[in-house]
Amino acid sequence: MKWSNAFIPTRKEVPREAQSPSHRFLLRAGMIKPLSSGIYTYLPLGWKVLMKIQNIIRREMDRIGAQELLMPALTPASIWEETGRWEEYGDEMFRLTDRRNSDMALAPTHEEVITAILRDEIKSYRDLPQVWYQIQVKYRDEKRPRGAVLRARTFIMKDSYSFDRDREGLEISFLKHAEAYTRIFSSCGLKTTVVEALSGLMGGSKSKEFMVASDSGEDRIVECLHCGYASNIEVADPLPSKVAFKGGDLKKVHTPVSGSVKEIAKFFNVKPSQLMKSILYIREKEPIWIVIRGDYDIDEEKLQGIFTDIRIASEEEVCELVGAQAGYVSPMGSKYLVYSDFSIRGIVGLISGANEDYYHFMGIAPERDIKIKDYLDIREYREGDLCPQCSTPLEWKNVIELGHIYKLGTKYSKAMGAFYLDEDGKEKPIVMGSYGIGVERIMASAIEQFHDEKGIIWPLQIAPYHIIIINLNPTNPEGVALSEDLYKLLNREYEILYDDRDLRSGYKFNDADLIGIPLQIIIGNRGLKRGIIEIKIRGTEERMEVPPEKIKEEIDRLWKSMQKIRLEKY
RNA sequence: CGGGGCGUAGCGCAGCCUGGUUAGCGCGCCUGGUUCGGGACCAGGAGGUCGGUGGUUCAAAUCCACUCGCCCCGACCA
Repeated sequence: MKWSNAFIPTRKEVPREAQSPSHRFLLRAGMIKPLSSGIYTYLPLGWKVLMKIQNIIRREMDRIGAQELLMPALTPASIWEETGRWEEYGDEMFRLTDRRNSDMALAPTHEEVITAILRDEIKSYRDLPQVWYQIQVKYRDEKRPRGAVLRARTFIMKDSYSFDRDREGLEISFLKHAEAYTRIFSSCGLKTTVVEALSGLMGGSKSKEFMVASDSGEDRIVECLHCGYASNIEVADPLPSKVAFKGGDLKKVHTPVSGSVKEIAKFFNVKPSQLMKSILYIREKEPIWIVIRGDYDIDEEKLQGIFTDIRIASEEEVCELVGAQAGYVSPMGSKYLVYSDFSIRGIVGLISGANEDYYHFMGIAPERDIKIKDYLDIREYREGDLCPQCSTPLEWKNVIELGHIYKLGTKYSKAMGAFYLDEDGKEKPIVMGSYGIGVERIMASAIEQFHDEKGIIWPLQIAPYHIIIINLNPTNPEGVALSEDLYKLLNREYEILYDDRDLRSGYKFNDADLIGIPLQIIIGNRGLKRGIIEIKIRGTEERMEVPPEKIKEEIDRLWKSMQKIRLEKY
């Protein structure tokens, strides 16, 4: 493609709201154009990348025997009513009515549609297993679209669905997908981590997510570098960090400072973890104590989940019920029920309020000194927490969710009547799995992982073009002839963008760096005088000078070695 | 849904607080010329319902009310 004929509207500036690298560069490189909140057009350069990603997906899905089809995006309410998701999906579903006033929805996902096909067509165990997939635009009225294509209201999803006779079959389909996904993401040049995840609205049992590390990611995961445990923080169950203090007798100490954890720890010259935070809550009008280690905070959501009707006691209530200000109280000698977070279990030598203003106890051994009704997991997880499998400190990462695979089981087949007859003549529900990939998220993640201050550095496999030929002097006949020849020669084997525009060199260099084509061939008067052409590798910024007749050879060599480096990397 | 911010030329922004001629600047665009290896320079030019509606006023981009849209943070969701 000659750039002079191409539509690649690059920009020097973008709105200051565009924060993340992928958001900024997608706009600046002329790859996407916003139409409305969370709704984007993919311009030619962006679409080329997305097509390449889709083709990698197709190749790997086909490899596991999946069959591509295409379902409608516009769907009748009736199928959603069958599974109850017409209600469940709430405001996130785009809804409309047709001219006969029938309720319709733009599909946010396709379990219902595919199950409607399944129940009519698959009647025998002989027809199973099956895997069907599509690459299609999904519609979700997100509360808050963000990061350009990272969370959009219309987006391209590869969704596949597996149908099996039983759980064992599902297990195989699930594993096949997991393998295909790993290959897809690594083929796109991305390193992913597979984590345990929440299945939420999809239903079904365990699900796994494929995550790529990025500061712009909306999810957080924890990962154990020792045993390989990895989980979305939403379903993780890390252990509190370990502490040990010297035990001893209970001692009341005058503490003439404010009762905050920070101040008290400073006063005793100990770490916050040696304190026991004692907080009075009102549960169904009854006061109860919640205790937690001083370096942790209580996760109010977890608390709500356990006790339902619970709120923190006001300052006045604490004074009235305990007889001291909030910073100087504890369950020591108190008649109210005490619940403790696991972070307190088994430790001694703690400090907490003495239930008298400006006094604290030290040397508290909760199991000796307090009647604890129950231990609960109510702490807010934090960095430093330990692996639940091997007690190694966990790594915390921000990530982008690229793929999510679910074992649906029989939720949809039972609700919508998708049954088959088994060998024994018995009617059984088809066991389903559902598997999604966010296509644009792969593109955005690649930019997040591979860019510098100048622009994008595309992984070879999804780069919109392989090589950009930059002719710096479109007015010099010698340079033009050479550029045209090279373009024709290389275009047979490579995808070439030929920058033949009559612009200043700086402009063209910056554009080339911005759009991130892996190899740059630079033809200019300076080189021509010396009989050489320059090749620059985008990313490493490595440059080499090659005589024109050796260019093809050198490009072939470079391309092969760059492919190899990519393979070795992941 | 809560909090914050923004809407002025294709893009990025100033002007608004303290109302007052033809509403500015940079980039981009068009014409001519000089330049030509990291986003040039000179000269000329085109391009604006100041998001919308209503109000206050002799006078509104500027003040007030309502409204629409967009962005960021959080909550929510996956």
